Amino acid sequence: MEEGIEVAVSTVIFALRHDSARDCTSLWMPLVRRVREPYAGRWALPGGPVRRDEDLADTARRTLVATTALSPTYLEQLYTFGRAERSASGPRVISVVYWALVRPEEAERGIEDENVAWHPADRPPELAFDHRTIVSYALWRLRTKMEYSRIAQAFLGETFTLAQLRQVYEVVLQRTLDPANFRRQVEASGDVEPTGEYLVGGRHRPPKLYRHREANDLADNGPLTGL
Amino acid sequence: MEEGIEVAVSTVIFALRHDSARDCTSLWMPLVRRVREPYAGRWALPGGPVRRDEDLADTARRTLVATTALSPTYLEQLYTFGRAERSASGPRVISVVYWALVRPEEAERGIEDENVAWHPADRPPELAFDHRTIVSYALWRLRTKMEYSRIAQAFLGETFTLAQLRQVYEVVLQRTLDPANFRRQVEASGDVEPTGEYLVGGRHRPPKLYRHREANDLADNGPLTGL
DNA sequence: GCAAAAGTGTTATATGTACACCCATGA
DNA sequence: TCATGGGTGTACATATAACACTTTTGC
Repeated sequence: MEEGIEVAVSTVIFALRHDSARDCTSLWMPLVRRVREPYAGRWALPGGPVRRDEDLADTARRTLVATTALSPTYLEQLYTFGRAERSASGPRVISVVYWALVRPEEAERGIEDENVAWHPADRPPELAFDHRTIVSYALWRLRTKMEYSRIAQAFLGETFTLAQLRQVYEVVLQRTLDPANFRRQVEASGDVEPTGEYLVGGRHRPPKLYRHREANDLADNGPLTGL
Repeated sequence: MEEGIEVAVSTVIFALRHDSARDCTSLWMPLVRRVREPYAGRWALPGGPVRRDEDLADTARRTLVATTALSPTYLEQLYTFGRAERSASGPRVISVVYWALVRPEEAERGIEDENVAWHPADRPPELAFDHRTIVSYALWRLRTKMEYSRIAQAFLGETFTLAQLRQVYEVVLQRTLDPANFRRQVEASGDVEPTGEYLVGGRHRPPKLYRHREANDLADNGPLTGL
């Protein structure tokens, strides 16, 4: 009865990447260049229409892999944008937006060409549709959620040092943290456990390696755990 | 291209109501009885399909008024449910779910008949579709958000006493709060200001009346404020 | 040995919690 | 005057933040 409404899924993907030009690590996200009108040539969030028999999160994962060849360590629904006058022309599109976190190794492997490229999350180029608002909301959610959950670990690999984990917080929250207090907080939280190994090859005293506690999830989504 | 997908909006509406049978105040929500298959006769969340030229939040407000005659003091998007095998039969439906808070006076005025009735939020009857999951998630979000925002005020009228505000917290969070500490916390937060008036007619010492601070919103939704 | 990061200890401050106590009103 | 909720004061526990200090490595 309500023909002319399309449902699509877009995903804001975050990764920590080293900016060799400025010699600092910061938040980046992959964008794809639109090849069709409206907004042809503009950068946009990766995504695509929902298939008839596909769960929304699966659409997010599929389009994410199809456009960027990335596989996320964390994926969560962000918000559904559906303003009536949202797209300048064409049929009305309702966008269910997800946000995802990927590890640095993944971020290196990902496709990158004329039509897929990484951009700074806090200073994106001109974007199609209302994607600029979406990106800043995703960034806000990432920063907010970082304070009370363990999602920072999704940016890291199997094992990591506390300095690496701390750097994730520092880069995302854009402020320095006291190493001593950070250590105590993390150790007291029980979110990580020492592997017994040490990271060798560094320039200084070898730090302990830690791993994620398998027991608990990266974030508490209440009755929606697993959805 | 993706025909056969319908978009609908449902809303979980919460209000504090006095249960005269048990002589206590608790959380209630209005439900509507389904007249059509699937799940004909079952209780369900109020809602309806999205119109072509209508924003999602407007659909929520419109269907909310149409079915229950209630006007909410707080309305926020909750989550979008779109599992492929979600409805037992018929076309695939993607539900954008909102949650709303209404004042007690509103809750008294609302429609109530054979097909629209209030139910306890924590012990709902058998519900249609996956509405049971949706309700428990909405309840979880309400309780979580209550801890770090001012939404409790959305349950109350223009002016209120601190005891009334405290009761909102106690009923929703299901635990008692120390009146002395509660007073200090609320006063320090700057979320409310005294009107200078006192509530007379009570059985005991007349308490001060307070009102909401107009300046700030009931909740901080970051870059999405106003959407 | 020196520089630098890893890791430990100590203290000040802020915040949360428990509870004793006085105040003002209706009955 | 008594019961009851309104409202204030205070002590204690815990969390946060700041920073001095020791340890262990590469060079």
